[in-house]
Amino acid sequence: MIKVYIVDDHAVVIEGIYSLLQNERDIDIAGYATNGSNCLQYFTSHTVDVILMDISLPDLDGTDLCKVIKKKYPGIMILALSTFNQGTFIRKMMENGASGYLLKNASKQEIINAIKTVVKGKTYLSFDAGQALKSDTQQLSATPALTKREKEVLRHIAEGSTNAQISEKLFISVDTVDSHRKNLHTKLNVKNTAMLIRFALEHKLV
Amino acid sequence: MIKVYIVDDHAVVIEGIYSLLQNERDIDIAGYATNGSNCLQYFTSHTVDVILMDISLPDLDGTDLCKVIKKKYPGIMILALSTFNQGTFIRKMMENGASGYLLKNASKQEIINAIKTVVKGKTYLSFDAGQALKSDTQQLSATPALTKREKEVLRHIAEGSTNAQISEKLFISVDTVDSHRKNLHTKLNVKNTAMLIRFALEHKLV
DNA sequence: GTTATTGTCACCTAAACGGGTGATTTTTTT
DNA sequence: AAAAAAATCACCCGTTTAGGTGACAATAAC
Repeated sequence: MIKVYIVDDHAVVIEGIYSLLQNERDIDIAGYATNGSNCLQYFTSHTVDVILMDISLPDLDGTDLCKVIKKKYPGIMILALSTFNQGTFIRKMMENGASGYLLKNASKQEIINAIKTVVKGKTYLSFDAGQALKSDTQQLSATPALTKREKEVLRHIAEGSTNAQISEKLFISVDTVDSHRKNLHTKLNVKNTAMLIRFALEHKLV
Repeated sequence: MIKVYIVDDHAVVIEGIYSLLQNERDIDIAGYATNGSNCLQYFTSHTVDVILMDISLPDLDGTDLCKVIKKKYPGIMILALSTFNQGTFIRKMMENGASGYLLKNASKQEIINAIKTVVKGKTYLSFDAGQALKSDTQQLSATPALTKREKEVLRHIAEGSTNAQISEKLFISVDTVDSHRKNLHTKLNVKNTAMLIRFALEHKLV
């Protein structure tokens, strides 16, 4: 008997999963939460085998919740659940310890398969999610990897800070900020701030 | 007896609505489709009172489907259904003839209320959706109307052109381009190109 | 037909950015 | 431990943008 817990803020999704899984003899839905804190609350006194977790929650990010849960209760397997077929989120969930990823348009059989797969300690990625991951990786490889500092500077630029302001915030020289900025230009193949910000926003770098 | 039809590509959502509404004595779920063409196919030989329609469908946009259905079958009331609490989508659905808008985190009672409201020909907007509409309107009115020329200049800036390049393309003086640019800054309350482009992209002005 | 808006242009000054080169230290990888 | 990558700083020079003020013609709104 696999105990499953659901974290999702959409009533219909919870109902849907209940309905889909209620006739499954070897799966038992232990409960659900519609936000992160209720979920954490629940696990102070209970445990389950698998959590189906939405990435977008009202109080905190699913990726963060995932990290917390896996740190406290490494034995619980987490299956991310989302309508967003976005490589970035998938990767982040996986980095934070999720065992797999299901899209909400998954069929009943796919959901059951996924649960049974991750409970064994294996990884389950739905086909679409796998695709998203792949295409996203290609996208990223087309986007030369930016360093931590470069991304940080980029974020500040996007906020409208000037090099001088950024240098104050990061406790580094204006010339250094300027260096990072110029490296961003070179790496992303842009010529000015307008193109830089546009690229950053369109590629969700900020 | 209100006949309801569901269009959503997420199995769990369909299941969830079924589950939530199956005990309602005056509501009958006539069927469902997981994409737009199946939906259109269905209505060539059937009819219902209300359609619960997702805005994001695999084959065509929910807003478009809404428009088509309302044109062919004006008597069918459409309730938009979405996870996105976005004013833009709501407005578009309403413009295309939807009778209301429900977020997927709506409670059972709210869904029932909504169905019973729109079947009477009234409009139902969930609280959150109403908020989104309102805040979005405020946002739009907070965005001072840009003139034709200003938008044109803005588009060129977003493409990475400098004032000089824009002046050549528009056959006007650099100073004029600069004027427009400064007016954009004033109107949109930004201080530099980074903020300008970010604002423009986030408000879909380009 | 008068008023308001839009589009046009000019000039001034200062601040910010863009492009290049080169160098040192710290951190990470191998 | 050696090599590679990342982060730091500096200086030069020209271009571009930002901010301000003022002015005039063409259009649109009243």
